[in-house]
Amino acid sequence: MQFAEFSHQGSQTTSLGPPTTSGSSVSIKATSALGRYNPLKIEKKWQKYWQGKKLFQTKDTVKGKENFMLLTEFPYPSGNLHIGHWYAFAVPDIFSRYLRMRGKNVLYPIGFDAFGLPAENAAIKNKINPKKWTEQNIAYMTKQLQSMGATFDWSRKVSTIDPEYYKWTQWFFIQLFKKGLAYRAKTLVNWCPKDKTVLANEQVINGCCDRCGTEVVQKELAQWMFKTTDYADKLIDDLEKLDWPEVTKTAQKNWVGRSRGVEVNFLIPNSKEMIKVFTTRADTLFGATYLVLAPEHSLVTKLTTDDNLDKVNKYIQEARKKTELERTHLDKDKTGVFTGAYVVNPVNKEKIPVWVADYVIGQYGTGAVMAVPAHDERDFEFAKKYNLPVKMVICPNYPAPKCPVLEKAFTDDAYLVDSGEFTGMTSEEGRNKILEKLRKEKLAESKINYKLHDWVISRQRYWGAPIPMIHCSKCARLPARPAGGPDGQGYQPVPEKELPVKLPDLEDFKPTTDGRSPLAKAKEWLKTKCPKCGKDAERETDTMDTFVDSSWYFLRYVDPKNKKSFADAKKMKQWLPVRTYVGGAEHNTMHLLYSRFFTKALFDLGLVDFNEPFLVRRNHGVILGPDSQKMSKSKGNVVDPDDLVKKYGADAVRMYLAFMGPYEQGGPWSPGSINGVFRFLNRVWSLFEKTKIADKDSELEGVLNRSIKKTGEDIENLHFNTGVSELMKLLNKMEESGGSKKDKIIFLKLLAPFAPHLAEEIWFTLLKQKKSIHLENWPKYDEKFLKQEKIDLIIQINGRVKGVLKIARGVSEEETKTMAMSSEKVKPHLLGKTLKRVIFIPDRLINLVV
RNA sequence: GCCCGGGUGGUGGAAUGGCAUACACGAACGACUCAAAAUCGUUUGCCGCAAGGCUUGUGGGUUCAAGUCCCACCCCGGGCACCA
Repeated sequence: MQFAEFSHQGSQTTSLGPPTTSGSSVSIKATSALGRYNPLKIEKKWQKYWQGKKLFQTKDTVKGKENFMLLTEFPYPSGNLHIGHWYAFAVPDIFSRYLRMRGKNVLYPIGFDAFGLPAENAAIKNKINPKKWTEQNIAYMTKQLQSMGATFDWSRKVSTIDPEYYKWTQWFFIQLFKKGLAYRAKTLVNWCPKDKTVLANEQVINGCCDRCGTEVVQKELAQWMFKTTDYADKLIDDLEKLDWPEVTKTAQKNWVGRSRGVEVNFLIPNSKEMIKVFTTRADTLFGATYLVLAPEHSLVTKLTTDDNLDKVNKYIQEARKKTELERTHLDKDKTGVFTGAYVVNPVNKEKIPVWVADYVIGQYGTGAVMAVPAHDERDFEFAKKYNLPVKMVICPNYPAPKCPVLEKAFTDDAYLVDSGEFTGMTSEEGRNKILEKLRKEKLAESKINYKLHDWVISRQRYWGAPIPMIHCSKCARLPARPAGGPDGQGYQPVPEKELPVKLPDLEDFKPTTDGRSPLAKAKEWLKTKCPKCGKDAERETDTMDTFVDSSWYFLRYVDPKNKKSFADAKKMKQWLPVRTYVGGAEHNTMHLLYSRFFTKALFDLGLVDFNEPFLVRRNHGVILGPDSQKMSKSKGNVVDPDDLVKKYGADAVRMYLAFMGPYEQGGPWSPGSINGVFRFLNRVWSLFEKTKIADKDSELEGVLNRSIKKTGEDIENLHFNTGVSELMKLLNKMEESGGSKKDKIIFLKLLAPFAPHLAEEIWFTLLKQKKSIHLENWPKYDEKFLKQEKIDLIIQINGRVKGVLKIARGVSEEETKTMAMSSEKVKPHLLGKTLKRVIFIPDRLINLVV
């Protein structure tokens, strides 16, 4: 390869400061091949060039190259890119470019998650149609995204509002419906009174709407749901094979909330009925002194004695009025009422009273619990308040039990006491034996419970993919099939050849007050024929939760224009599952759980051949405002990336974001600190521009080889901050020594993923290259040179540092010891002492113990 | 309450059990300039004139050697939470 000689001109009047917008008086004289570093000019130029050459359009296969999909969470088209988008997309782009240089066929896709409430609310506020509003935003944000200079493959862009996209969202719904995995049922659901729609459990944060913060209320409504609970076990167990952050895994485990225990039957005297309770502590059964029903429990009214009926009814009504927030978060002070009824404790046949209290959750387990005040904090509190007996049956010491008077519940496992034939057993043993005995009497069965609920996907809002179902009132009158069955309650799927069910254009798309979706206002659209009986029928008017759209978008990137299928099977095999997925931790229990469920369901339907969508997951942090607060317009602490790009250029912005701290951590934006990176880029520029270099031998081989290794490893581990600092160190060294031509070329290649435009400019303009630096291979390092570096070997006396030896690697212990002991700094410390021990760590230190 | 992270200079942060404070930011001083900006150079953990001593949230421990490992505690961030 031939390189142009580096030119150098003596006097420079060029300012390397940020180009000011206020028409500075500095005279600029371009005096070299490069001229002044003007990021704006060169960045636009190279972005155009890359686009024109289709440099980042990814082929399905390239001979000899391994496919690698690097996925980031596609953005919601809110209208403007904020600095967080740059963090989410521009920083992983460093990894994308690095992977290319390492010979991978990289797909770094982009798209828009464009349906959803915020768009609709913004459209209402701005009195504009959501479609128009969203499309404008997509167009604008596309331009902004392109200014990053990222390696997105725009030819594979996906948008969830494209009918060709949501056709498949609907198609998937129908496949799930046919399998019984999508069903309609009347249950207690979360209702946001402000957004006037139902929300999934995952979208309720501390009892409030995830979108608008309004307190959520419980309503009993018929809704479409996905049977996520069918996959509860797999959603936990399969986490094991994934390389995901521990936080995400535990969040998902907690969310699914698997708990193994026993379901115990408490018989009602003189009745065929019984009350089932779930417990994980069957060992405490002898200590059950009362039983509690949730207010929603079906047996409450039946059991309540006449003289208690008024009181109980009043209590239930009060409980109903409470919001989820009040009941589960604020109202920890427990209340309840006695029903007048008794049940029989199966282990000792004792009659215990039945209470109703809203600290018991109707939706979990059986909606009833046995109360063991001595060994459960909640029961203890309740028993104290209502003067119910506390009976201690687990004791920390046995034999010779000296059970203390309880001031609070004793909840640990220990030894059973006062428990009949089970007395003296450990908790573990007691649980097993008691279950064994009760099982024989058909009074108990082992049972696993989950906190996970089925995913409510119906939304009573306009801006979403219509649920592709048809309701026929005639067919509904036919004998009902079991709930959740394929065509229960008179609903038929839209015939697949009629997909997509297009979202109708509506003048008035605002949410209604009666809880029905605004789609009901599209009178013509609503009318259709029943696919089963052919009579007049109506379309379903609910739309799907946007999280359905985003549960499968990564599949579409593989084959975005396919009209016959959501994606071609062969192409899926080439690209999926996703190798690395980078995104925000806020999706731990939403998007990531939904996508996993969706993938597992598609796997069971035989539509994909993998049951986990994302092999490696990495979370990134959040960029806060300079005041360490979450950025928001109202706080006035928003950092605008466009302004920064104008001032410093895209290279500086992306590189600073990479440098500012550990990527998984994020942190506050520090307005001044970007100067450091900007200065660094200017110094790189100067190094190439100003210094004249003979093609001399490198003096930097040790440092250089270490940098190749370290920078590469740092990028692979997403430790971008230390990667940048390594390049800064290398530049410092090169400025000292000048560096050979070869060194500089290597340096430029290491820099290329971080500052792609600047690297490209120098590569073409100064080094007169004809092909993009981004098509180059990542430099190789040579272990041999790593060993050549001189090292500082530390001399310690009794573990305290006393001196340093500057020596080559690989010096023997004997030699080092001799050198150390004869060192002027060390000698005085050894006077009159005997050497007891020598600890020698090769190439690191020698510690003389005296 | 339970489960994860984390606590290191004025600031962001670095450190396979082996020189704590790399790399930056900021600051001070100097050079260039009539001047300023930019740039370049020097200094910059704390105490001390110095020799030297002290220092990774606190207190113990293991080790020749601890920011790193163990025990107890304090504080901050996040997740779950009346889930029986």
